[in-house]
Formats: sequence, C-alpha cells, structure tokens
Amino acid sequence: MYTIKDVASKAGLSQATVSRVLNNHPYVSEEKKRAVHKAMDELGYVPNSSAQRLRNLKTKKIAVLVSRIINPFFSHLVDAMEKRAAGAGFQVILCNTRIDKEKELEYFQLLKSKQVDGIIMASVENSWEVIEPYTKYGPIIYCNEYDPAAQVIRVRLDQIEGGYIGTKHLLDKGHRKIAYCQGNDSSVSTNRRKGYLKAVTEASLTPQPAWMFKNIFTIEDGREIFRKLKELPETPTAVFTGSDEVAAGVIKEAQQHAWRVPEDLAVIGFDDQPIAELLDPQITTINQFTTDIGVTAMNIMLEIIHDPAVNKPQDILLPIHLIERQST
Amino acid sequence: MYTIKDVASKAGLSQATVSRVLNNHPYVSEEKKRAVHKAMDELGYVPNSSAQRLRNLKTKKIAVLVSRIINPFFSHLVDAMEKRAAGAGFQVILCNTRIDKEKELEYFQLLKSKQVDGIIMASVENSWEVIEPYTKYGPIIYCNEYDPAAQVIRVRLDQIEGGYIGTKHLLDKGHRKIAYCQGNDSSVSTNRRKGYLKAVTEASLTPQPAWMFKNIFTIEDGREIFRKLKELPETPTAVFTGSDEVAAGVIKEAQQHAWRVPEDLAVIGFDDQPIAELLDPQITTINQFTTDIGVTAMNIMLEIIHDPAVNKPQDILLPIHLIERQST
DNA sequence: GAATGATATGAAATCGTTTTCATAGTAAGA
DNA sequence: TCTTACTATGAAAACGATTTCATATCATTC
Repeated sequence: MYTIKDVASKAGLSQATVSRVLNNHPYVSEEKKRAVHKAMDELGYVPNSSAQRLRNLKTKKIAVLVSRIINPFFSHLVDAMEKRAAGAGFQVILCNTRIDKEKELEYFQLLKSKQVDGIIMASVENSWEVIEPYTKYGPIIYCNEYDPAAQVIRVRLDQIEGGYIGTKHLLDKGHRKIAYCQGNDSSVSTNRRKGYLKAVTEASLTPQPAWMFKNIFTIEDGREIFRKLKELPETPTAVFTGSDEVAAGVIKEAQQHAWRVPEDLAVIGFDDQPIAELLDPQITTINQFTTDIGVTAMNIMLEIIHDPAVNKPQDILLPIHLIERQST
Repeated sequence: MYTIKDVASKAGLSQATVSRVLNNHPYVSEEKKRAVHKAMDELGYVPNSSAQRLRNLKTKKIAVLVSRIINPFFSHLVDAMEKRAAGAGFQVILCNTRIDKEKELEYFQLLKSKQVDGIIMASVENSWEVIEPYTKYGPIIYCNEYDPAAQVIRVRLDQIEGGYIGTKHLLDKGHRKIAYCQGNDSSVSTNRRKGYLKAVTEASLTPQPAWMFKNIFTIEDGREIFRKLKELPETPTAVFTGSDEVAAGVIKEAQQHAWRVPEDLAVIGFDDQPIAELLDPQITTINQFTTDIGVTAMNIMLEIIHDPAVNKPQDILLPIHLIERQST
C-alpha cells in the first residue's frame, strides 16, 4: 500500500505539493501537477480515507435508521436516499433497529465516535429526552416521524391529513361504521388516528373503541382482524388499515369467508405497495411518495453538513394522496 | 470533544495507560483501571474511531453490493447480513449498484481507500477480469452469484438444482410443453436454465427455442409473456418463470383472458416472496432461504477478516426447496 | 531600483489513537 | 545475595493525510 510519501518521493516533490494536487488547491504549477498525477498513476495510489478523516473530521457517511428494512416502504426510502447521497459522494450506513430501543441507542454511538457526519431517523424508538443529548455530537433529523417534543428538522407527511382523506373517502362512499387499525404508538400512527377521528366526528358520528385496533402490522395480523370484526355485535362495513399488507390480509380472509370486497366490507390500505395493485380486488390506498420523502430528507442532511446554520428545528410537510381502486 | 489526552490528565496518568484500559490490555492495576473509567465517565469520553482506524488499519465496516435494494429478495438478504454483522460489532455500508457497471466499480474504491474491511457481492455486474485487480486490496466474496471464472469464495444456491426440481415438478404433473423465462444472462439464470434443460431432456423431450424467453423481470413482463404464449402455434401448458413477480404477472393476465390456473396453464415462481401466498391461486415457488444465505455469507466474511488464511476460493452450496401451492 | 503582491514550494506540526521501547519495582529461584 | 522473570507505567514514535508557517521567485507599480 503506497502513501502520499511514496508519491512525493517518486515525483521528487514534497508531501505538501502532492496533497495540494489531490485537493485542487491553487498555486501548483501545471508542470508539477502532471508529475504528481504521473507518479500517482504509476503507483496506483489511493488516499487512505481514515487518515483524511482524522484530519478533516469529516466522514462522508450518513447513518439512516429504519425499523425494518424488509418493509418495502423503508427499502424504497433507503433506495432514494442512497441514490441522492451517492450523487454527492456520500455513503449510507444502514442501521436496522428492529424496533429495539437499545439497538437504536447503539447506532447513536456512530455519531459520537465520529463515524458518520449525520443521522437520518426514518423510524424513532426512543423518546426525545433520550435522543436530545446526542444532538450535540452532530446533526440528527427526523424523516416521516413526528414527535412534537423533538427540536429537530422533521421531513414528514401530513399524517393527520392522510388519516382524514382516507376516512373521508369511506364516509363519502356511505359508510358509517368504520373500523380502524394502527401499528405501534408512534407519532405517525397517532396522527393518522387523529385524522380518522376528525373525519368521523365531522360526520357527526361517535367513535367506537371496539372498532379500533392496535399493534397491527402483518398480513397475518390483517387476517386476524377480519376474524375479530366478523364476531363483533355491530359489524363495521369498512376498515381503515394503515398498511397495504394488513389490508391484503383482511381482504384474503374476508374472501375465504365468502365476504365480498368492497360490497360486504370496504378496505383501505396505506403506502401503495406493489401488492396493492396485484390483489383482486386492487386495494384503494394512500400514497406516501416515498422517493420524494427520501430525496428531500437527504437533501436537507447534505445541506446541514455543508452549512450547520441550516439546522433549525422546523417541519417540512410533503403532500399525500388517495389512490382509489377497487377495494372501496 | 474530549480526547484520550484529556482523560489521561484528568486521571493523572499517561495516554498509554488509558489506551491499555480501553483495549483490555493486561498489566494495568485495578486501581488505575478504576481511575481511568471514572475519568472517562465524567468527561463522557468516546474514542475517535477515525484515529483508531488509522492506527489499526481496520474499519469494522463491510460493504454489501446489491443491484436493487427495493427487490424483496435483496432487502431480506441485507437484513440478515446486517443483523449478523451488528452482532459482531460491524456496520454494513449499503451499496446499491442499480445494475450499473460504473457504479459497481466506484464502490470498489471503498476497499482500495480502506473504508471497508471487505466486500460482499450479492450482485455482480462486471466480469471477473475487471474485479480481480481489486482483490489485492481486501477480501471480496460472492453471494448468490456464480461466475465460474471468479477465484473467490462463492456462497450460493444450487441454481441448477433449482431449475431442475421446478421443471421436474411440472413434468411429474404431466406437463410436456413447458415454457421457460429467465432474467438477464447472469450465472444464476444460466444455471437455472441448465437445470431446466436437464429435466426436460431426461424426460426424453426436445427443448423448444420458441418457448424460451429472456430479459423477463417485472410483473408487466409476466403479463406480456402470457400474451405471447397465447399466440404460439403450439401452446405450452406450463411456465417456469424464475421469479414470483413474473409468475404473478402471467397469472393475472391469464385470468383476465379467462384462462384457469393451473388447469389451462400451470405457473411456477421463484423466491417465495410475500405475493406468492397472497395471490389467488397461491403460487408454487422455489424457496431460496434468503436469511440462511445472508447469514452464511456474513459469517464467512467475518471469519476472513479475523483470519485472512480462510479466504480460499471455493463454493459453499446451500439447499433449495420446492414449495407446492395452487398454481401448478 | 526599491517596495509590494501574487505565485509556488517545502519543512514541520497536527489530527487522536495504539504500540514500541525503556525503565523500574517486585517476586521467585539458585 | 544475585539473577531472572514478571508486572506496571510513561515517553515518544507511528499511522497517513492536511495545513500552517516560512521562504523564494517573479512580475508589477511608483
């Protein structure tokens, strides 16, 4: 492995001059520039990035925290972020928290020990009091998560609006008994529920606790939900599921029990994942424009790294849309 | 930001002693050990990893190259790898090549500039002659890719076997006219086709070039395939698709033309992705045990990093299974 | 022709660790 | 009592780059 010293002696120049060529500094004559490049090429020299980073205190790496990379929403998000980052010469370190608070905390060490220039949190497990102390080690921004207490930049969708337009759509179709599924107690879920409740109460209806379910994530959970719905004394005619996977589960199980969708039960998903178009009936869903979210968040992170003054707590809201298909 | 110097002077000791405590070296008295830990805690000291890496020439990072992270197969694979790596204190750098040779080459620079300790290639775009020169900068292993020319460790499935058991299954069901779809000309596809041809010729049948299709990847491609099959003078009664997505496309299009699956056309997928269970009929498919592949590949990489002598070119074959459902 | 400013280069300090080398004290063995 | 071997510690060198400081040359300008 050759070092800058080898290049310098091969070119008959000092390390400083080689470094200047490497970093496009002014005040290097064309002649020496050529000599340095020639020496570098002949040796196949590549700068050692650990050494560069020790000097510059920059890593050109950004940690992206997600709870489950196997969730298509997250893999699309990370895909968009990686693409944007690569364009700016940055690498993405994938941090898969697996919905584990401890694991999330471990990843913050990356910032503390200067292994990354910043952290984008596409999922948040710990509360703001726990996270806040880490902000002094480098920029942290939230993406698609909304904790009102968090003093950070938050790139996110208007989840209240998402819950609202989805529910409104079902109301407009004439439904009056609308069940509601949510995942964990994250801000995303909580706000989406606020939108649901807003739409329901605007329609002069009383929300029924018996129709509201929590910790619903997978296709299997969706199947379970249908079985529960079926047994309720007063059966809902529609379900707002919060994810296309759950919606798919509900629909499949309903069909197995010879219920018709949407006639007997209308189902609305969330995310517009590939299965939403594949299922029969195709799932009405709410599109998060995943790529936009990822690119926007990464853009802001790159800006902050370039100029830390940009890092002022604020909400950046992105639009959200209803895609009407056949399940409602 | 505090350094080891600060800790040393706070504890009234030398940097060397602090470093020894940090690295669990022998020959440090219990008393000093306590003093160092106390000083570190009080300052909230965290070692600067750039400095550590410059000394050790180790990064504790592994680059994982995939062609498309949004492909569920890859996201599951990366998920498994990340989990295993994290358990050993390593980070995964996500390298999304987007099927671009140039982009793949750029990622090799990570190895050259000592930003990662090794590279796992879950997809390969460039030929071995292009990749080989990089092997002298650090360990490179292939995962789920098989280039006979490549002198590396290859963790992979027996794709010939995969093509064989899938085709055999269709033959056992009585089919004699079996169409075949493949993606690009990668070794995976080529070997799978070898298995198909082996099964077909073993059954004393003559492979028909008109029934073999290339560059078939997406759901839409699958739909297109059905339209083509329908128009053939001699219509196949079964299709081996090479991916669940393609299988889903074929099935959906067939149903739209009022064909029954599997009665009029049997369809077999590959990968056992979530849609395989969701579609009606559920798709018969071939399971790649994604998690096993990822964990095995990462295990080997960690071993190599620990002891480079382990890095001897060889094939590590993992089992492959048929999952019979309703589409055949 | 002297003073000024721009251009060009190198020696040495620096970033924050780990490791080598030197030194010293203590315990064990002859 | 004198080696020998082990334990314990610190000073300083090393890792490989960038940057500061000093210096030298050259072209302008008054």
